[in-house]
Amino acid sequence: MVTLSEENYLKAIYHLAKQENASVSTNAIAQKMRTKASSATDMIKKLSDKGHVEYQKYKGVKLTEKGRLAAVSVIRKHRLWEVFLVKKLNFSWDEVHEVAEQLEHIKSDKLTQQLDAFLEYPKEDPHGDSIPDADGNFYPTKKVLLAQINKNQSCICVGVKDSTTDFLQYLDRHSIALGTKIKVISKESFDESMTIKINNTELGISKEVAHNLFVKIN
Amino acid sequence: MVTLSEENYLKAIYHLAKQENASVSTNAIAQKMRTKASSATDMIKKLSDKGHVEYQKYKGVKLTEKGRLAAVSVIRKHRLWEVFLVKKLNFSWDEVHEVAEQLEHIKSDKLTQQLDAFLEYPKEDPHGDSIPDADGNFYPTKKVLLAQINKNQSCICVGVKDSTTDFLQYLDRHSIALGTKIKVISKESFDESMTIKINNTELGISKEVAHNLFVKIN
DNA sequence: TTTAAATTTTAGATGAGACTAAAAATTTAT
DNA sequence: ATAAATTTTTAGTCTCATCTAAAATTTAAA
Repeated sequence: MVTLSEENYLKAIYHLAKQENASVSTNAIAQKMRTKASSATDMIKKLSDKGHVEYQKYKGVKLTEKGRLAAVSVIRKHRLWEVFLVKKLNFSWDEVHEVAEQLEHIKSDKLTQQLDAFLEYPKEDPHGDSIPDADGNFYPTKKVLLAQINKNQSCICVGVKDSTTDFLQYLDRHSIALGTKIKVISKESFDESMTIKINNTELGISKEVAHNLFVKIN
Repeated sequence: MVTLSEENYLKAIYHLAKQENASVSTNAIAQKMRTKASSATDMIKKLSDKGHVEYQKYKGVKLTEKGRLAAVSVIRKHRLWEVFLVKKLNFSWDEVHEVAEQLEHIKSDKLTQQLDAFLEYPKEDPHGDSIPDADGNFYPTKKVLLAQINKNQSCICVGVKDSTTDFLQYLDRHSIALGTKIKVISKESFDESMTIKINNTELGISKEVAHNLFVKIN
């Protein structure tokens, strides 16, 4: 049996490992969990004892297949619940996370399976992230950086990479929000800037903006 | 903030108090929580410190209004989730309890409110128990003992009072299950026995059976 | 390459929530 | 009304997940 806290650590390790594709450091885990390195070490030992991670002192951890499956199961539930909250209970995108953080820990295979069916087997969550299947397989996500969208292609804003206050205020001033439809009008190759159209208004954006906005095609 | 364990104790106290309508003993709480009296005493002190119960040593506890509202809020969520599981996710009546025990602790007013609306403001759960409103008010339930049903009236089996193995096997042998439609054909006043009809089969049942089966009218 | 800085681990403590064993209070029965 | 039985509380321990402070190890810098 895996405890609530263990599930949260596994999820954190999974997300950190994906970015760096290597072993995850104690400090990185502690930071993500908003706890202290000593606490992370304690938990790492527990996870190691239970066979969820491979651990070598001072060398960080790597998820085992067992640990990966446990983490992915939590992520699957989190994303399914997000779809439920948005599609069925009229939550907006920025309201779902906190509640889904609670719901993701409910233990019932039947519940997850039936929820999936009820939602008609969604492939991605409201943020454009792929929902893994019951066996832990991911389908490729359609979520990309705005910078990767081609000229004349349209897309929908599904999130930001780094959510600094300054950037969020910039988006606000230019009426860019989750769900906003964006069409790429032109791209400058020399500085990677773009001209985009939002609600029939054209807007020039810098490379920095284009690399900090997640969008999904279609 | 009220912890998960505190919520479970408050719920237990609420249910015990309803039956006895008096102060609830430490032992009764311990039994219901499947724990030891000493553990119950510990928790009673915490609940008392937080103003959820009035407590006098050796005299048991009584819920305060604050405690009652906390308990009823959990019960409301439990029953709404049971409706969701049965109506939307095709759970059967005997499968819902365990999952609802987990879901009832999710903290989000918006979630509860939206779930209620999504389910079209149900008045009772699949076991025929009344669902309290957001302010903690109960509407009278339609759930009664089979013994109280009049001749020629029909009802639906929604639960058992004491679920001893012997009794459950008796029900099984006579094809009485949750959801079974029962019509009262005749009642004997001298021994309170009854003749009932189930699936076009008549069956004579004793006073004991009639007083151990919960049904709901209509 | 040796020292300074940063990271990681250990040691010892704390607060929940549970337990056992024993003491204290209340009930019941004689 | 008092002894016996039951209930309830206290005292001390345990595990889980966290903390602080200090020691150990690794990494970076001079």
